[in-house]
Amino acid sequence: MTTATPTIPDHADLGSALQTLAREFAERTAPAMPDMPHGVRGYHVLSAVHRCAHPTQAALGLHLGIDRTVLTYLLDDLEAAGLAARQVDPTDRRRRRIVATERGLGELAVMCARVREAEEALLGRLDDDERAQLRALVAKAAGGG
Amino acid sequence: MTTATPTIPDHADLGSALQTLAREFAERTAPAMPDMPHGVRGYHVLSAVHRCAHPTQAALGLHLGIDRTVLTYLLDDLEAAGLAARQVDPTDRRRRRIVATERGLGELAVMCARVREAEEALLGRLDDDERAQLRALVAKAAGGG
DNA sequence: TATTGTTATACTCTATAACTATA
DNA sequence: TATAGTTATAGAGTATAACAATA
Repeated sequence: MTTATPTIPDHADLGSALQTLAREFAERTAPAMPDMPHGVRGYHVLSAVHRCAHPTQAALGLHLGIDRTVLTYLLDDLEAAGLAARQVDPTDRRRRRIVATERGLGELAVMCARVREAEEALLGRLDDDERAQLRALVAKAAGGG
Repeated sequence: MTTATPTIPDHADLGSALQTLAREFAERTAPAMPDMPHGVRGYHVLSAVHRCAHPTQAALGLHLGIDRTVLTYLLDDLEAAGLAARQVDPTDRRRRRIVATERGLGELAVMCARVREAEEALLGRLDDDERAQLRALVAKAAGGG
């Protein structure tokens, strides 16, 4: 077997396909949130804040893969836009608990619907069953399930 | 319904989960290719070159979502490393067809195996059937199926 | 005149390090 | 001394515009 042709699979590796998909999703959902600070990224932060219930900045950064220094100015802008707020944790005054404002929740609800629409359009190659399967599998693999 | 509470789904949107997964995959597979120029990105380019069979730079950039100006220096470095080569298209001398060198194919085969290992480790939450389903669905959704 | 690819420049995003405040 | 967050600075990555070669 010393001169055997190296075997390279015909299909793309999963990582490459995931990156392509993620990029297409980000590009396609961006127009749905023209007023969101930092666009899709800001939306993901706000969405995670709502889901995680009063996360600290450290927890938020870890969950989203965002450096704490990046999260600082990201939250600065979400706060300036009146969509989120920092609250000092009474049990440890070093920590800031992040919450979505009422206005932030309203915006989030509007954008969730638009994002969902854009996502469905992007999944045009898949039928309904396949879409549900993909959502479930990705969520499970990412630890969200 | 004017005062109804906005409905925000409990689960993360698909775009966010895809981005998280793609980032984890890139981070985890990067150590498998310490000598590849531009790391995972270079690997994806080389892999696409092999799969697409003599793509032009324009086609390659479109497929991978990489700007043509970025692709130029990316290919410069792959060429300098002896992994890929540019060939002027005889039918249109403006075009450069990209090919993987023999050495590039060898490296690709080695890395494919390592990447696959790393990917399987990352899919720890999924059983074998689910992993196969995820691969098929992502490839189909991304247009690779 | 339009297109492929290159080069030069500027911009955005992200990470590294030093700092403040709490523990 | 260690940790949460901020600020300042530098670095990587990316896009915009001008250019050369070819169609």
